[in-house]
Amino acid sequence: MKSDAVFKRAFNDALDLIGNLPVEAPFPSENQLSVQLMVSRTTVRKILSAIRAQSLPAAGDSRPLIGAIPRFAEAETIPISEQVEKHFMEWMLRDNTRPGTSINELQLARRFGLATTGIREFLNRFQRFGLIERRPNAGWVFKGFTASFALELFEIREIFELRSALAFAMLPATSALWQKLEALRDQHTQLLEEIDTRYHDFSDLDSRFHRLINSAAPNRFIEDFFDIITLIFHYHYQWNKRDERQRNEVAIKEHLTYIEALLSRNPSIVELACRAHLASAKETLMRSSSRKTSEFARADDAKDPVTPSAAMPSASS
Amino acid sequence: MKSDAVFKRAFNDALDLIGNLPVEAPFPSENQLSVQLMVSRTTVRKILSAIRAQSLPAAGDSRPLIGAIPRFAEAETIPISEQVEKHFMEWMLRDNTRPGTSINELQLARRFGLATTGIREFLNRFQRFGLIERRPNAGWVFKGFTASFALELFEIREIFELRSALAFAMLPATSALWQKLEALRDQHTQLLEEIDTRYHDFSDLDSRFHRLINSAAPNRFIEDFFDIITLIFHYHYQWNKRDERQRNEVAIKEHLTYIEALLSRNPSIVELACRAHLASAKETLMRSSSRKTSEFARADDAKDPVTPSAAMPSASS
DNA sequence: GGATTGTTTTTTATTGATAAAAACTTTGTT
DNA sequence: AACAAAGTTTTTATCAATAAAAAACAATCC
Repeated sequence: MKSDAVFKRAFNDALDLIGNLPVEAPFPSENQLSVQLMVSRTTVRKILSAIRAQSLPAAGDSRPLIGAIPRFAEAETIPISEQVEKHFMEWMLRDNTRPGTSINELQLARRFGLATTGIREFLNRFQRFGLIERRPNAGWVFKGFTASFALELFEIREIFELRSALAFAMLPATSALWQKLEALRDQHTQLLEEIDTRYHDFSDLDSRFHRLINSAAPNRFIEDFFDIITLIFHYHYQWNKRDERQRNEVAIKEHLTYIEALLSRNPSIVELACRAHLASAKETLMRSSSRKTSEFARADDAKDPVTPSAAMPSASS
Repeated sequence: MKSDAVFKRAFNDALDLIGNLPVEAPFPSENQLSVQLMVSRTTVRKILSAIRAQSLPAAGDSRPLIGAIPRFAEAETIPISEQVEKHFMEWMLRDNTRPGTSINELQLARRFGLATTGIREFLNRFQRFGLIERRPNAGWVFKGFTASFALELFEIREIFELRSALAFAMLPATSALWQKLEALRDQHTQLLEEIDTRYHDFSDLDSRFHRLINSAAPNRFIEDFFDIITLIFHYHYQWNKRDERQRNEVAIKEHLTYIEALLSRNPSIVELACRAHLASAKETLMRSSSRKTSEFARADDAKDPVTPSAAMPSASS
């Protein structure tokens, strides 16, 4: 049976939406709601009737009184397939899963409280991140977030980013991307000013920035690769909060230099700034994860656990 | 219920194995068979008892008479999950599926004669090849093997191959890879001599060659990317047999030049040979597929179907 | 006549059940 | 003891069933 997370999420959103409606605005039509809530009209109707059932009855069939209708808990609004990701990560983090550990579908299913099919689906999608490997008829093996994983990741990242940055610098002055770049620069300076309170917002800005650069010469394989980076960083830093503010502040400044370099359109300057930023990002990742290294044992083929238990999943995108 | 393709494949293999046993050799133990047939001992026992049941009864409990025990049909020995790949490809080829077509799990399941779960699993794995896209709660879309797909693919391929070829050229003279390279060169010359009869053998040689080069500086992301190339070429050329012999002959000669360049260890010569080979491979692919282009309509975002119906799946590795 | 609401059909997400295959444990044999 | 065979338990692959969500169709309404 399908979970009704879609309904619950949209229900909560609908309450917000209706609550914030200007007093004079007409009540939105089902179609409009369907667009705004990003669900089918079928679901909109379900929401509407749920709302009507809970608001004061027979209030003249006009706009229902939303008042104090309770929302669904956050957790209930996340579809199972996405929860698996989180669970899986926790399994690795908390249980300190080591490279070489074999993954048991049934066990995970029981632990996560869902059917094996869900696990299977997740693992199949997650496979592409290069952290697990399939053994037909014999489950999966966790390969681990080892130092070599990180090194290999960064090697490719550097190749791709350099290629895209240079392509960006060559963009004609008329390209719309220049404006977007300037907008992003402004967001960076702004974030820098409020860094003390908003430093968490960096990770989103970071991935938007790198995606913008990639869009100068779009290539689906590069974009796919960036999903891996995004995932790794997301979970890695979620696990390791040390020096977050400081770390992000440095990165923002590097981005600003990098952006200026792009705006200068001078290839060698761009290359310099880009290389500098990536080197620093790599250093940060390797350093922050290797501190814990000594605690962990090593698996056969993994001679270099870096963030042994660390980092992981997400195959949702 | 699991299919028993593993058993059937191993059963057939076992008959061959036992049939070819030297007369004096002792009958292999269950454990030995398990290793040789690459299945668990559980399956070996099942095979053994199946064989005993069919061979002349009570022949003194020693070596059973294999004689004329019938084998299982080839088709039965392929696990369902692998069949899906083939089916899916045929669906695209035969039905001339166009970019933008939406993929319906239920429909495919019915057509392929299996449960939707199998389709789902396949699609999830196949996703990474960049030819389909998921729409949560609303199925999948076939993005098509368009010209831009091919161009993007080759852009990355060139970047990766160049990087690996240069790394290879820098390998110390003591590296074992030089010998392997020489061995591969010999296989190339040999194949060239027998090209008229053995030209199909090229595709295997090709992928072994490129994998060898990559192994100079191993990187899992590059290896993963090569799976995509292998897949595309496999199916693309399986579908398009035009000029196969001629095409392969040219490629072999290019490989030989490329190999000599590597052996020379001169980076600029390597780069030249590598670029030349890739350019020619790209040209071949684009040319052979674009011939049919005119037949096909174009989908929204795909302004350039190349081998519209062509090319595809395989998420088995 | 184009948007709105009401109704029916199709498709996706998720579960639980089960045979095949693998992994583990015990027993037997030299 | 050391390996082979027999027996048991666990795990994977696969199916069929079903509620939720989407899509398609039909009836209304300014």
